[in-house]
Amino acid sequence: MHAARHPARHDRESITTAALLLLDDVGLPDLSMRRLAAELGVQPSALYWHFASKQELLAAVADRILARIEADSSPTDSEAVLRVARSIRDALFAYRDGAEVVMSTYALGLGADRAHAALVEALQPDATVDAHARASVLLQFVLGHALLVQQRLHAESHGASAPSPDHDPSAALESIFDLGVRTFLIGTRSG
Amino acid sequence: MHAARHPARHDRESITTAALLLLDDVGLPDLSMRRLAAELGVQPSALYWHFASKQELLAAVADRILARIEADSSPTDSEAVLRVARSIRDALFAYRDGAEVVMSTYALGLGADRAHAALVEALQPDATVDAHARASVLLQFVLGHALLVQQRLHAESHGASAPSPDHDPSAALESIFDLGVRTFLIGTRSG
DNA sequence: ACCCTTCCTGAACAGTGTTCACTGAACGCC
DNA sequence: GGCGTTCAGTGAACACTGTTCAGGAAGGGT
Repeated sequence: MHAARHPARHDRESITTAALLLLDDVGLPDLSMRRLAAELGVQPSALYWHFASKQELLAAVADRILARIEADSSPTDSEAVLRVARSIRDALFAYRDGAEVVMSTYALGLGADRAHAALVEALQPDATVDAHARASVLLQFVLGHALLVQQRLHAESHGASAPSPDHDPSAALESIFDLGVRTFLIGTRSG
Repeated sequence: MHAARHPARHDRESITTAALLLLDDVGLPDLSMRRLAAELGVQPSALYWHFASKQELLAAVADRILARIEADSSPTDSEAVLRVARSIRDALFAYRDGAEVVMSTYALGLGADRAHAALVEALQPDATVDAHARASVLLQFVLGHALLVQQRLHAESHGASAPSPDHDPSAALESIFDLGVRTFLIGTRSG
């Protein structure tokens, strides 16, 4: 079960992969350098040869999470934006606390640019002049939505939270997302 | 400068106030129970008589941050939604790391319901049937926007970050927000 | 005088990110 | 064959973190 003993020899890629797996197992709050090092059969300080800080490691993890967003293959029809937006959201949902990890390293740029660029491309037909700004708006909605939904899932599994008396009944979360993207699209086309 | 020595006697309100001030001074990462206790001239463990955990304290702080959103006084004209949305955003911006604090305690309900309710009311004229869902969408956008903007500010002040080569040039952030809300409104009215 | 509630002390526990002197293994080079 | 340099990791320490818990000191009520 435990990783190999002596012939460790890790690099940034393998460590990032292990971090991603551990993240999915235990969640962001329990993803510590010590735990990750133990999983790799290595002392915690060894990680600092490859990454200058935990933040830098998390940035690499965030980049890997966002690598899932597929460059939209289909021609840019009227549903292209919705497809891209869903693709970004699904990437964030693919790993536990994925949205939070991406959010926490967003300010440093990195993989979020890929998401932004994909949205800009899909928006070209509808928004000719300000596709850039509109992509930012959409990205902010997608990230906010994903973060809040994922957080509520985490809270509910951990007991504590009331079953959201007046909020969206959990099964309709998908439609909330679509409603947001579609409303934005209609507004863009009518603007 | 330091708080009073012996006649301490604190309650939830005064502690929350001190936490809010300290948050504004040092930011969320440096807002520790020990530091807050020192500011109050008290042992760290004393705080745990009033609050069961740091999370619970932060929830009270988040509630206080959101208390700034004013119940919309004006009659619900066509700009009511924009006013309410701005009011929420301004509340999040009023304190350092305000958006992050609110986000981290959002899943537990609390003050976010006030924001949601304010949006529902302002949306009534435009969205008669699904004002609830649409308010959720708007709230997710506002929170996502505020969190990302505030985080970038923090990152830029702390050096590190590239000056956002292709993103919104920082002065246009206000207009990005308005663009998002307005586009959503147009889409709602044309739906 | 007693009890009881309220508020706080002081010490400890387990865990965190990070640093730093030192140690090997593997490689090219003379 | 011996040498030095670079890569990768050890082990111990530092300065924190949130949280718990036994105990103590006030103050009011009866």
